[in-house]
Amino acid sequence: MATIRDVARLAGVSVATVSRVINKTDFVNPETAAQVLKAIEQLQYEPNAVARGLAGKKMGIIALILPDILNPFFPALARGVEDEAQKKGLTVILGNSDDLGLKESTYIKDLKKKYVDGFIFASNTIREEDVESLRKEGIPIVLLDRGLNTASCPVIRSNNRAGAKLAVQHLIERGCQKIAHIYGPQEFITARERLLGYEEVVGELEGYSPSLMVSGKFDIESGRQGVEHLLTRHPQIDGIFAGNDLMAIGALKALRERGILVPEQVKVCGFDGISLTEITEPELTTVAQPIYEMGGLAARILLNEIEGGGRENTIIELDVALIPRKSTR
Amino acid sequence: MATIRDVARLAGVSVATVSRVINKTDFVNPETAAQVLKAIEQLQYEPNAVARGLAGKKMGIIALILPDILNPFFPALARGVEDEAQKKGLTVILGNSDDLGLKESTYIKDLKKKYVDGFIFASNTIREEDVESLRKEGIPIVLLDRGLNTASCPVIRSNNRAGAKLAVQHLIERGCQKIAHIYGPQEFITARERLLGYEEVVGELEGYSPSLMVSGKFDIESGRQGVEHLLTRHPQIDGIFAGNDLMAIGALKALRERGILVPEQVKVCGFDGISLTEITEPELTTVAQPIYEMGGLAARILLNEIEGGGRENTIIELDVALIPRKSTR
DNA sequence: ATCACAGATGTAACCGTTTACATTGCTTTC
DNA sequence: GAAAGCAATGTAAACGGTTACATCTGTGAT
Repeated sequence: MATIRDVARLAGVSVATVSRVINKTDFVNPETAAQVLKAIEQLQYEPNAVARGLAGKKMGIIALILPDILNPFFPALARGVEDEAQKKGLTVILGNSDDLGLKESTYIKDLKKKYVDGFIFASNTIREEDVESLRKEGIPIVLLDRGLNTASCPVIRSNNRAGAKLAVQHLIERGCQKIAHIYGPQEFITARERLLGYEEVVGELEGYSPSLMVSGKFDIESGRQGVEHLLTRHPQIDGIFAGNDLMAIGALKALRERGILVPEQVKVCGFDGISLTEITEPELTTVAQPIYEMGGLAARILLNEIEGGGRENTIIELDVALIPRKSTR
Repeated sequence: MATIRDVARLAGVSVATVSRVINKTDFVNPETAAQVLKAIEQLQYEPNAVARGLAGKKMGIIALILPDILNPFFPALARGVEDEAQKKGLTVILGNSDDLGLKESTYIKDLKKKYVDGFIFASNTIREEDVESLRKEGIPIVLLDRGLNTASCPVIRSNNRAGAKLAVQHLIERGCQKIAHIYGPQEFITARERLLGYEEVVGELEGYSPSLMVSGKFDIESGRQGVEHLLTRHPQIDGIFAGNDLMAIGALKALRERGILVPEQVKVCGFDGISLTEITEPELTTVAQPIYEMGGLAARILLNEIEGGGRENTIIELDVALIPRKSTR
């Protein structure tokens, strides 16, 4: 591989001039520039990213840390991030944190050493101190679905509350009168907000009881268990709003096992809009987040910060959309 | 951040000695080493990975290039790779190639500049020349599911042929007599092998006709279309072996739409063992590949090559396992 | 006493960029 | 006609490690 010095030699200029031509960082006589360009072409020269990284403390890499790529929510997010990064010539490092603060801290420590340009965290466990320390060192970071209103960095999330209300209202419109909710872990702000949205709408219904809410863990199995608990307490429920699609799928399974027809006897609505909802039987009504777009947006905001742009610390709340399908027909 | 020179100064030794202590690359007097360690501790020193990378041409990063993380096959693979890499202190760059040779070449070009330690390609489109050029430059590479018997590098795949035979035999055991096959794109060796396995078993059956094979594209929609074609030609089929799980899911959908009962009237078997097969209705019988383990294995082999180990160019064929579920009961 | 050699460490070049500062040659200004 | 200013480019010091080679000491062999 040719180096910048080879180019300089061939073009009969100094390395500084070559660097200037490459980066357009300073004025260079057009004729000289042409010479340099010719030499670059001739030698098939490509700047070495690591040397650049060392000099500039930026490797042209962004880190995407998410709980688990196996969770069907995250591939779309990752793809959104990657496509956007790719467009701008950056690459993406992927890390699975399993929602473990320790793993996240480890990633931060390791990746700082590698001069990654910035971080995107889809995480509920990230520590405020970690965020702070990154900020202090001038390393941009974007958070997804994170609580802190005291945001010291940009946060992107969906309008979970409004989405939950959409879901419940939809169930009501479809004739449900006794609507249960399987909520997710309350340390996740998404789960809390969805629960609040549910309560807000359903609280006014007659015959409503707090025991219509059962907890789940955002996975299939707990959705199934949630339904079992619910049915023993409230055999007469006719609508279930699950805190996410996975739990809704679990709910579907449990209902089927018990011979309860969906949507005839009980209607089910999920949340997230992952692609799995299209392959269940019946297909699942859900409140869709623009997952792919969220990833793209996160990347764009991060890149903007990397390029020295905004330091806005905005909280961006994206709209969600109800997708009616067979499970609530 | 402290540098190696800070450590050297504090410990009263030269940077070379510090480097030796850190890397255990040479003998150092235990007392001196202790001094150095103390200084490291005191300064909270951590070697800069980029500087290291520049000097050693290795950034401690491996690249995983796959067609599309949105395809439910790949998250498990990615997770397998990441977990293994993580264990050895490496990080993973993720790239989506969309099975486009051009994108792959671009990744190679970009990532070479970043001194990634090695590549894992889950790809059918990678060009032989690209493989060669990497090899020539001494950059290790591992291929998944790639054809070339002229392997100039390690290749990992499942025993697709044997798996297909398992599937068809299973259908026969369950009483199927007219077994169709929806095969995947024949440029994929996996698809070819599975087709061969199918033919091998089914060719001996009486009433077998080549028109029982229809092509698909390894996605849900083409599985559905495949079934539609099949049913017009052969209304009496009672078993379908799909070339992968996604097409099997499409098949399930199409059958349901037509009111054909699975498994009562037609039994369906997929291939891959992705987690989606557990949430369909009925749950899908499939030939499972050890996807997560394949990822882990690929990473391990790659790391071994990176550390200067084998240059074995083995083709490793992993066993698959039939998982009988409701769709063939 | 001398030589060879091994143990322990230091020196400085190198990896391939970026960039602050210096230099050079002209033009402009009073 | 000297001072000032600007355009264009060069020089060399970073960035933070690794490592080939040099150096110095002490030891056993001859």
